[in-house]
Amino acid sequence: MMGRQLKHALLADVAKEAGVSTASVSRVLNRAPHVSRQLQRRVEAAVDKLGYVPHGMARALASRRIGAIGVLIPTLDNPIFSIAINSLEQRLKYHDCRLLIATYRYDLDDELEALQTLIQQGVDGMVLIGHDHRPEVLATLKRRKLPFLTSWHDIEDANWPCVGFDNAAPARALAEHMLMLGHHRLAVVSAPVANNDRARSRLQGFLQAAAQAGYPITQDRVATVDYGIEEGFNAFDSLMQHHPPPTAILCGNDTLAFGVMLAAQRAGVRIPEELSITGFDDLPQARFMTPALTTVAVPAINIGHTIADELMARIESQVLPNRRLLDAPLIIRESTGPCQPPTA
Amino acid sequence: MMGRQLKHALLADVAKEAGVSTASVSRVLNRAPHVSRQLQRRVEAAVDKLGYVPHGMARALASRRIGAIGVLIPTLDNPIFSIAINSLEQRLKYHDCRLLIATYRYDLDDELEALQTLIQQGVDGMVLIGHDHRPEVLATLKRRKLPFLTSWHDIEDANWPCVGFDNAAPARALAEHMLMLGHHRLAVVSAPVANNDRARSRLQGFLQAAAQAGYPITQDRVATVDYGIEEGFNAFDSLMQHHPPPTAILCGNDTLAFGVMLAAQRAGVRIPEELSITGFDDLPQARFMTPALTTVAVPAINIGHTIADELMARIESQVLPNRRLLDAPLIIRESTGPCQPPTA
DNA sequence: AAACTGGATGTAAGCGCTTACAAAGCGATA
DNA sequence: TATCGCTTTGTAAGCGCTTACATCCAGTTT
Repeated sequence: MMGRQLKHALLADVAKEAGVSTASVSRVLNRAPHVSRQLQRRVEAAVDKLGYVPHGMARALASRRIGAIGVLIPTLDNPIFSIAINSLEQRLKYHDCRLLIATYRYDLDDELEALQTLIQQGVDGMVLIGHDHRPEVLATLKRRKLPFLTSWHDIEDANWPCVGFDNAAPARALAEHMLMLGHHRLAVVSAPVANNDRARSRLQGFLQAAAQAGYPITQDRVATVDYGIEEGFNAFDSLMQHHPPPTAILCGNDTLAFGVMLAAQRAGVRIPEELSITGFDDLPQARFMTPALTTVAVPAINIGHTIADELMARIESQVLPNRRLLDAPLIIRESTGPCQPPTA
Repeated sequence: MMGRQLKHALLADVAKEAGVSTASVSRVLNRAPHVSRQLQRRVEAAVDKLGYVPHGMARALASRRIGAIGVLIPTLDNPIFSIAINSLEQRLKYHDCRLLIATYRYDLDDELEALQTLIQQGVDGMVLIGHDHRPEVLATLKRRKLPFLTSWHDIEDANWPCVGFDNAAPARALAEHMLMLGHHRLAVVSAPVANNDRARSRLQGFLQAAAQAGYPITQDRVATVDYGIEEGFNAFDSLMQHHPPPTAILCGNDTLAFGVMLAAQRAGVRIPEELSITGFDDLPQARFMTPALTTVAVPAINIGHTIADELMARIESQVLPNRRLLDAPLIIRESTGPCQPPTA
């Protein structure tokens, strides 16, 4: 009767099986240079025979890299983030690297705490969203000399390397497009801007363009609501109560825009004849709405992909430009049209 | 001139600072029993003074638990999964546990590979979706004696402990509801059923109910398409080509239903007068569509929460029932109505 | 007073790898 | 042939914790 192999094979077992030293096994496993074909073959045979799987933690402790990066995301509820994460994860796999995700629901103190936790886990690098953070975040990152990258913004700041995109410019373009179509009574549905530079940039883009054109958007025409389709839905009502009502509503993101659009449909308001609506993100369904949503295509997939590559490069101490901007083009669709004041 | 503290404080430094042994420090840190108030205070003071942060990896290696569980998800693209993950992560935080996520895009070989990777990372437990897996998955889990949980299905199988819900019954109920409203020409848009027991159960629920009522759904009235709003959008066209066209379309999930619904709107087909549509998931926007979508409320948030609690309990070797079923109630809304054959 | 508790603390042996350094092998050079 | 320079392999010292076991020291018990 054979004794079953109760414990898993260790690196030392492989070494014994192959008749070589543990260092050699380790070298083969880590594709170190100066390894003879013969050694490699013997070790690989032993690994196969014993079904050896390296112990990630021990490897991490000894080599002081864990093979995983941490990501701090406001929330996974927002599909645009899930899409980026998905893309990031796919690409990291290619770099043989894992992902540790933590969310902080836009609470910067939570973010700091989550960062500590991830660092304690030993992540090799970090990805953060936006430019608004507690100062301790930067201090911690610097102290640990941890490679990191921020995203979703375009702020040039030597302290905060970034792979992002401009939020303000497309927002401005969106508003200008409305203005050009003859809309002079603009309203905005914005996400809360505290602790959220992206929302702030977008809002300012809207406000700036309108003011510049001589049709400033007054404070009472800006609805600030939390993220969610329901929130957008409700914002529609409060915004349309004004007399005269806005002829165009600029939304801080697609989900809010969906809410506004669905509320408009529910209220029997025709889009874009009576009301133009714009979003920001270009979620997959934006182009399938009736009417299709005019929005800004946030390059979520490209961001995930690029972050993976750039962060891995930084972890390997390569020097890269401090900032990398991706394109976030305007997507003009059917939810916006010429201003047609009601025949009255 | 003071020497700057270049390296981070280690547990040994804390011990020295507090004038106690490393074991005592470790005990205080891990809230072990038999620790005097005095010792605790001295150690905590030293920890604060040195700004000591434990090294997660070393701790993991020595104690052979990492403080993180792994989750294998088909894709994060699907909001219903993001919602569950989000909820899971929130609740795990409460248990002082982290999350490692890997996706496999419904490729079961990828799933197995991702599992190996997560195990190698040393996860303390695993969460899998569904009941369809490579046999090696179970073998690996068993061999490592790794606590795990499956979800999103309701299959009673001693090998696969599960926190899930019944897919077939609500699907059957949905179809029966259609039948009851007088619909006899049913069509289905289903996700691919290979390697996906959930999609299979839902499809069979639809088929079974229809057949039982004497109005079987023929093969050509079942469109099998990948996940995505665009896929649903396109499925509408192919399904409506039939003569006579279906009066109700049952969709395997909400996203497909949204696609179908938006395509119908685009085609000028009135819902539910000319066509009833059902979904499955109850995504946040389902109730805001016009018309609001009839669907099944998948308890994603509750699942995330419950999985966190049950898996932590299993990791602590508590004995729990093998299966835990959550409610997935029918949500009848406006997208379904009595069959009104065109006046012809 | 001796023997016996049991709680509080210390000692030191790992956990399973990586890697600096040492050593060995081997052809080329002088 | 002795020396040098390379590549290939081995030895063993950690990485920073946890924890089994030993020890010490009251407070009881007989």
